[in-house]
Amino acid sequence: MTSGNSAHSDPLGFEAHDHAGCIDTAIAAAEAHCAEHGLRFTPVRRSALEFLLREHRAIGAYEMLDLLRDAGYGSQPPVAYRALEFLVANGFAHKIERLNAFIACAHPGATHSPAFMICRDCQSVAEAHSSPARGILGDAAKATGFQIEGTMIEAVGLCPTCAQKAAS
Amino acid sequence: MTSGNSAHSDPLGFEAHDHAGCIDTAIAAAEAHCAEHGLRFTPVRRSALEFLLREHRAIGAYEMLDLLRDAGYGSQPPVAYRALEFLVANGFAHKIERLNAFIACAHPGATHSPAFMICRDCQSVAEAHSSPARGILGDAAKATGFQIEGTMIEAVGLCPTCAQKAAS
DNA sequence: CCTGAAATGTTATAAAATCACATGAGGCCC
DNA sequence: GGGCCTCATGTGATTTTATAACATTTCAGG
Ligand SMILES: [Zn+2]
Ligand SMILES: [Zn+2]
Ligand SMILES: [Zn+2]
Ligand SMILES: [Zn+2]
Repeated sequence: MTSGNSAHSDPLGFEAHDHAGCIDTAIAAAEAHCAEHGLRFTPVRRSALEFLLREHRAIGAYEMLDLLRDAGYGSQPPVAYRALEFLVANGFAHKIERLNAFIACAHPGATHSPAFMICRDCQSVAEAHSSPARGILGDAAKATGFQIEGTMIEAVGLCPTCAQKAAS
Repeated sequence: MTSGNSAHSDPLGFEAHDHAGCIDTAIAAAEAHCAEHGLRFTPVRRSALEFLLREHRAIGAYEMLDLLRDAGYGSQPPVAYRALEFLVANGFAHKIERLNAFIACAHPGATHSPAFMICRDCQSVAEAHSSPARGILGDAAKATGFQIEGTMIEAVGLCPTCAQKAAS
């Protein structure tokens, strides 16, 4: 899309991590959350979350649709959009507005308003924690009387790997 | 789009302001900036900015296209997208990712990375100032080695007017 | 004037998201 | 278990948003 896409291997926090374990952990967390809140963690929804976790990068709705179709589910856009909507609504995944894409939550369990760092070169995305009503937005909201219900904070730039590549 | 759209009259900062004067001021500022930097502030671009300033709210690309076509310019999408691209690139306008729409900059002149508060009820948008590398993002970037090139910070919620309406 | 770079206009197409409606699977009461 | 209601799924069609590709025009600089 941009230029040199060479998708390196650790998009989560731009650093190595226990990728094998984090899938099981996240799925288990989602399962528990759904059981506790009377939500239906159906096969499509589970599969969608598994794909997000396995890929470990931002996935477009239509790319997800391909994956779901290949897995034997429906083949029309709403299939993907509905599964993703469920995952986002329950905090299992996030939408990256800048990319029109979705990514599994890197900090499952905790209620949080995430902040993302998006590499414009390799498209990797890192998720940082954020406080909903802090920083510039909290101040501005307080000053004007705006009631914040949700925030989206995204930074575009170069991840450590790509920055190093660019410098050389 | 959502539900009760009653677009109140002061979307800028959720408060009254000298709307008549701010158009001329902003246009003049843009004109000066372009003259100084050797940019061509062409009729379409000027018209597009005037529309954004006059409407004083987030405008979709296709809505802008309608306005431009009615004003005698081209009638195809690239006409609007190119004008808006120019305005955004030079800081005269911003794109609200959450709305897929554009809005005139409320703080022309100053180089800044804006933060927006978007009312989910009346769609009004307020622009607050922000420092590129401060707050949660700056910390996270420093910790991971991410080089921030641009940020987008948007909050969705209720503006003071709509919050009051909802409370009653 | 000549010329090259930037801007405009148009056709066509791609990408992203939603609408509308039929069918199917579960939970619940009896 | 059978009836019933709700939510989830599947599909076709459409809308909305955005870009590609290319011909033509405009304009500053020489
Ligand atoms: Zn998260
Ligand atoms: Zn990178
Ligand atoms: Zn601004
Ligand atoms: Zn409002």
